[in-house]
Amino acid sequence: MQIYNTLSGKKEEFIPLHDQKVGMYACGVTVYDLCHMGHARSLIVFDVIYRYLLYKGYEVTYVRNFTDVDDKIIKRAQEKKISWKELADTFIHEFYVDMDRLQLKRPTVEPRATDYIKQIIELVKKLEANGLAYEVDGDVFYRLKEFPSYGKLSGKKIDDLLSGARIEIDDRKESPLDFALWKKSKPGEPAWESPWGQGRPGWHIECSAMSQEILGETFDIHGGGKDLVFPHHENEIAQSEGATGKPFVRYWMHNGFVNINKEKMSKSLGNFFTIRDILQKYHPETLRLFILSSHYRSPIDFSWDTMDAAGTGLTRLYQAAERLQVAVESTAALPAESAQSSLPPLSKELEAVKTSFIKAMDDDFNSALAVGQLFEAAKFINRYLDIHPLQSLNHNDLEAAFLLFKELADILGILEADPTEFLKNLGGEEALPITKEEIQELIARRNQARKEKQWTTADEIRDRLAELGIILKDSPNGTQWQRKR
RNA sequence: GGCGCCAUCGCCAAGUGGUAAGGCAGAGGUCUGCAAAACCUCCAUCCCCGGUUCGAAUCCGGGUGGCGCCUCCA
Repeated sequence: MQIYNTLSGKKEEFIPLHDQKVGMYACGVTVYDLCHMGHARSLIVFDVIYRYLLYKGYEVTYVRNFTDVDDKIIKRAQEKKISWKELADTFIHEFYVDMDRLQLKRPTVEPRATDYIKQIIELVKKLEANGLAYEVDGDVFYRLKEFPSYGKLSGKKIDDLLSGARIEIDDRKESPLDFALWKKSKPGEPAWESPWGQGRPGWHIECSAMSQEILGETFDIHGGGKDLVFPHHENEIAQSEGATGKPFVRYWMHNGFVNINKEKMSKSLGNFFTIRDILQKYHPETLRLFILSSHYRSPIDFSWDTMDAAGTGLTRLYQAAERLQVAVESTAALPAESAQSSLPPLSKELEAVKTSFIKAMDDDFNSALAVGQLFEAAKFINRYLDIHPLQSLNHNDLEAAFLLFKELADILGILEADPTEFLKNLGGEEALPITKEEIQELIARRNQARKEKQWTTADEIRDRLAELGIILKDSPNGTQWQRKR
């Protein structure tokens, strides 16, 4: 398996530090607001990476943190006149609501910064002892000039950073690039007792402290959005390696941005959609498919047209899944001799698809290629079921094929719903304007009319259902219905 | 100013030396009482110029256009 490592700038063979065990840390969110599409992408991308590593048989410890104390939280809490703690708790709750709807697997550990104050203080003390930190009036800063390899992740040189610096000069710092490890608390702000007085952690230090505590001094994968490369991850390296003298992370992974009209979606630009905005209009798996249809490192331009296309594509996959599932069920009761069917097995075709799928994912998690393979599988399924009459099908083969199809989709976290149920709820969560019983009733009446060749009556009923957003599909096995897209 | 990324069919998007995956949309056909879905067929030579090579979308050089980071940000 190959992984693109930001540190080296190229794909490298993935070899975990400890045999089959993988330690993985993904930067989570700062809980002061609802998550937007940019967060969704990062979360979904790392969810799939997690799923795939598990699929490959690795024993993965996946850590994703909550930053529950920082400037933005304090500010927002003051605006809302509630405590910072209350604000953080609220948005952690909201975060889970979104994540569950997006079908994200829960990480192994989800630490909160404020639960690791002790470890953070210990880490800062260690850096101080190593001459890499200094206190000024209750604040503690990192002494960058003592960490010469600074910039190796983002490809920046300290001198260039100094000359192009756009940061405000704080003349208490020895160098403009020195960053805060520990901040003195102002009255009313969250505060913990420390050797430097009442204070709170700087932003970068929590990830160093928590990752080290949970995953050890050196671990395999650390990821996040591209915007975290500098300064966040660069600073983490300085902190962790400065404290331990050991390599911090072996594979650095960063996902590209979500853009709107080619511009980065971000809080500061205000051009963002929250996950909820999107989920109001689309099924969560449509969002997953949209995101996974591009390579994780490329920028992805958000548009409603592309979302619509993803939705149509997802429906196509579900249509194939439903057909196959129905075929599996219909063949269960067939006489035993049909199990001796000499047809070329469908499952064999899907095995070939699986091989390509795995190859794609092995190549730096190329989910876009993998998605293509899923559509390839759908085509095989449909064609097979088109060509061969039901009586000639082999139940065990179909079942194996169905499981294979689901197995691959599961790596991407899609096709998790029952196909028939999914197709009935295509439009989303809005209530149907008619009960399911009434639909069945109308279908029965229409089929009676069809039997009697009362085409006008039959078509009237179908048109009436169409107006209510219900599409009918006639087949030898009966009439299925689903929502209009 | 420094560092870096990208440019593939109407739209989205794989492909990093061997002759352009897949999805959406579109055209024709099959199936169907008519439909829906599905299947079959068709639909690009890869921003421009130059170079390397038997051979380049893929490598090198130069343009043009777009974007990102250097400040909080997934």
